[in-house]
Amino acid sequence: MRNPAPSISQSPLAADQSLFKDLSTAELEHIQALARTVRKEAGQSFFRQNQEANRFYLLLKGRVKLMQSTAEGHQVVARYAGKGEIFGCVPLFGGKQYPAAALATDPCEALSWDRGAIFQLMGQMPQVAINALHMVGTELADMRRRYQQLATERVERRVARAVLRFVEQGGRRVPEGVLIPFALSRQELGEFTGTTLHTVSRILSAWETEGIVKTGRRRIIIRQPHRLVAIAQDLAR
Amino acid sequence: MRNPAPSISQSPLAADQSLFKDLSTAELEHIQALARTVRKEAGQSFFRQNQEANRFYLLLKGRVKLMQSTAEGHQVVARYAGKGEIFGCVPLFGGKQYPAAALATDPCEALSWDRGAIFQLMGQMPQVAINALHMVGTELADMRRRYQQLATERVERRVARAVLRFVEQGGRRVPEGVLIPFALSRQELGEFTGTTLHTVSRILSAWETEGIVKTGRRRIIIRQPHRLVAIAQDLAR
DNA sequence: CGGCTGCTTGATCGCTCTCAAATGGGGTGG
DNA sequence: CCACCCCATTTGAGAGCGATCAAGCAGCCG
Repeated sequence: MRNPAPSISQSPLAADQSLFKDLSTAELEHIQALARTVRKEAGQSFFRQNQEANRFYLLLKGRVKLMQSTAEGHQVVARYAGKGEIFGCVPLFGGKQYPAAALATDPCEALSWDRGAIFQLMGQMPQVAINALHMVGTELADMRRRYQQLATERVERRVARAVLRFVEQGGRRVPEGVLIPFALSRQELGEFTGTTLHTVSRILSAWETEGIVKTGRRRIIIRQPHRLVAIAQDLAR
Repeated sequence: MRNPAPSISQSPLAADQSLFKDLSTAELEHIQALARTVRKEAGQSFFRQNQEANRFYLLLKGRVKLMQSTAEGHQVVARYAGKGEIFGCVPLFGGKQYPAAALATDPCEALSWDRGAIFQLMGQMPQVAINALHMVGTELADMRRRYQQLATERVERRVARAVLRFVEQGGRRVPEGVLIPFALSRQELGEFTGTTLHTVSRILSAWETEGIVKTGRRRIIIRQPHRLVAIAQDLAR
């Protein structure tokens, strides 16, 4: 991937179907000109929780974990962002600090704009603001659903839902079943579903003895997806 | 409140400090012209869950409960909206159906626009889209915080937080302390905090015997707010 | 005054957290 | 290539929070 993209047709923005879709080539060029490219290795952070929020990001490659910590030290994964998704944009409008830390879980590449550029872009191209509204709205709907599930469902069901979600976000067919193609520890799965790594471990062990999954160190292969779906719908057991 | 507002200065929009702030009088007139006024009595609904989403609302008066139901019949309060807040706007961008029902808990008055009007307004006045982004973003941040609290905190603490939130949203000083000025049943408090009415009832009873609150039928008066704050911060007990 | 709706309270059960310790895989440095 | 160490994971034991089930009580409205 070229760093100073020589022409817009080779620009990562040309293929973007999220924040900058439905824009003209000229507009994309303008947007591109204001952007800065950022790369992070796995484990590095784009920003930390409570840090002054003055940039936002569009992820081109990799995977980012948005993580909130409580004063007591509990960690919760607010969201995993993938290619084409934006993050860090909420606090730019009113908020002052990032409400979560953004950690690269894989090698990542992102485009980034500062606060001034955002307002300029959205002021000139309302479609950008509307696209952003769509993305933030989708995220809000998702968060509400997760809240509801956390409030009303058992852990096993929530973990099943989470695993299926990760499968949909990029499960890869392998001989033994479907592999989740990124490192995912019990700890992280617990932080995402609102439980502890111990409980996740017990659940995965149980599924493994039933032949539903096959697990390794930070690795999960789903052998019988239909049974996971049944658990997610509370039909099993 | 006049029904066919004769001049913009008397229009409810003139005082709006949320979605339509920082707009000119001419712009407000245009917006007003596209609006429809909607009134609901307590208990009536603006829309139901899963209903086709084609309008969104700006609440001028009253209070609206956004409620999600699961297939199993569990109810969760996604949010309470007050004066100046918008609701029903998220599914207009991509979603098809309302993810929650909007129920008036008091007599309500709202302005409403249809999908076409929204896109027209936001296309012509980017500031509207930016304001909407701010509001949806704030709601998202709030939802994340609630998710985190639900995942990591005990019920009593969450209930204390919820009561304090309602106090901030319009607590009224009365001789005995601070009154929450709208009907709020144990059931609703449970649906908001992710627990059952039974547990809420036990908690309020315990607080009452300690002299922290005084409760009645769908009514709560806080006598010692500082002790509630202590519980919310997990300092008590 | 009767009935409805919301609230209280008891008893019990079980899911899930917590604390504790052992096990194992994988990468690294010698 | 091997040994070691670190980190992820497993597993056990126990406690307890809060849900569930089950009555009974009390405002409030018609």
